[in-house]
Amino acid sequence: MIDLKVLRENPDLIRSTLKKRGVTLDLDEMIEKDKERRTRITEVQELKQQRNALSEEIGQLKRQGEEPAELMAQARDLAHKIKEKEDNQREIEQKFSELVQWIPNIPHDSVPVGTDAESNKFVRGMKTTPKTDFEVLPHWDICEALSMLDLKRAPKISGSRFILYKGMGALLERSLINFFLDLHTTKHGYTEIFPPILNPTDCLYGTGQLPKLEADMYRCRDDAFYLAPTAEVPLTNMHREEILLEKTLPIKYVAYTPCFRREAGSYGKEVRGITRVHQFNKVELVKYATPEQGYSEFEGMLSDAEAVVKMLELPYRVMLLCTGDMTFASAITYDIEVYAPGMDEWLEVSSISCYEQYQARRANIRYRKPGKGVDFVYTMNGSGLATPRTFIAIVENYQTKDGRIRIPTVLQKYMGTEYISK
RNA sequence: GGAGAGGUGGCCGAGCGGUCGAAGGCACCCGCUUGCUAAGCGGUUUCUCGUCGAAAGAUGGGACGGGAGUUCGAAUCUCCCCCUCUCCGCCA
Repeated sequence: MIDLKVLRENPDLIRSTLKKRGVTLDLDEMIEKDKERRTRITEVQELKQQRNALSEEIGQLKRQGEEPAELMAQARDLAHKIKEKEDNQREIEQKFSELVQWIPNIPHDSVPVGTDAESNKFVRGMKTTPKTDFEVLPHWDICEALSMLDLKRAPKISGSRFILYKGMGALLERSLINFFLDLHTTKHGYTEIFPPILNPTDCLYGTGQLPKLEADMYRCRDDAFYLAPTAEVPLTNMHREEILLEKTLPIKYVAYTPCFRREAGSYGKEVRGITRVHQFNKVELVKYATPEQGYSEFEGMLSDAEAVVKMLELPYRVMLLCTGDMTFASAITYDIEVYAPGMDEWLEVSSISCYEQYQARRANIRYRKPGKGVDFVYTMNGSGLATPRTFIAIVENYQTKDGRIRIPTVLQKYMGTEYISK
């Protein structure tokens, strides 16, 4: 949720935001609705003020033993009028808030303007793709050969775009999750959370998946739950409707969860292998911070995620996403991409976003500044990391000429071996 | 799933139709005092939405789990829902 003051006082800022993001919304309608809404509020308030004065008077007379029938009749009339006006006002309020939910966050000044990934900006890391001295197999081939994935049987259970890990593949997956969690809890100071991942509508509005991404999520038929598309949802909603103490900030959480995405509209893209799937594992980082702490904590989160690819010794680069490639609620997003030589592609393994106060406004997450009132917190999150593509990168980068896979040093203690072979 | 108890400010906790935005405590902030790692005393401080104002602030509405209702008037009464606790049942 944007700050409504901006809508009133500086609508051009929002207009330029919409333009930068390539979003079309009827802003004038919203501004109009907002005005109407405030007029109605004032009307209702005036009536209530009258009623309160009358009630007060009646109360006093009654205490003196009188029975002010006429005043009471007057008050009754007022009460009817109030009810009518109030119903109407609530309706307008409702419509307005539905409209306003569609306004995306205002991008940070450093975010490049553009319509798609072409305009993303290289920040650091590897500039060119590394060369290998032999033909590297794409992950689907090497993993079949080493019985790490069962690409034939996954569809039998759940359909296309589901992963069935097997044997050393399953162990590698589990090892990655454990390595990520251990690193962030012991080295980076995050508190581990293992949250529920069936989340109600309110939570998805809170983090900004709804209303926009409705079609991209799985929904339960008999209960009002969505399957969380990311642990960001439970982790960020943990403190919804709370006023936190300033001294408790920043709060840093890490959680492993499976993530569920319908990937509606992506048919035909990236069909081969396990780059784009309906269910995947991810270790997610979430922070709550004060606005002052905000951007340094955000940079810290980026380096926490970056530490993972560094330790895995994968070729990677950090990209700053342009306005058109960023999600709706984000003010700024970095992607970490790793290179997969078998596919000859850069794969996004982490997306680190700062929402400033956008999510906090929606989920009503505030903090108290001692002696200086309350304000919304900054929220941010980042993958640290998502497994399928990390898995791909390992399998493709660590292939040996003789068809084995060497295990990255940091994973060896989790895997109990140095190589995966037939 | 059944029975009972309960959900009040940042936290704990009183209140059970009008004088209650809510005693008291903790915490916070501001003073003062004392001066063996810190304590004592006094004071302040709920949140939210309108309106006016550059702001400080002024003024009004609302909020006691959520929603509906009764009433001139609801934290207090009624109904529905949610959640927590205790007991029983069922069950991975």
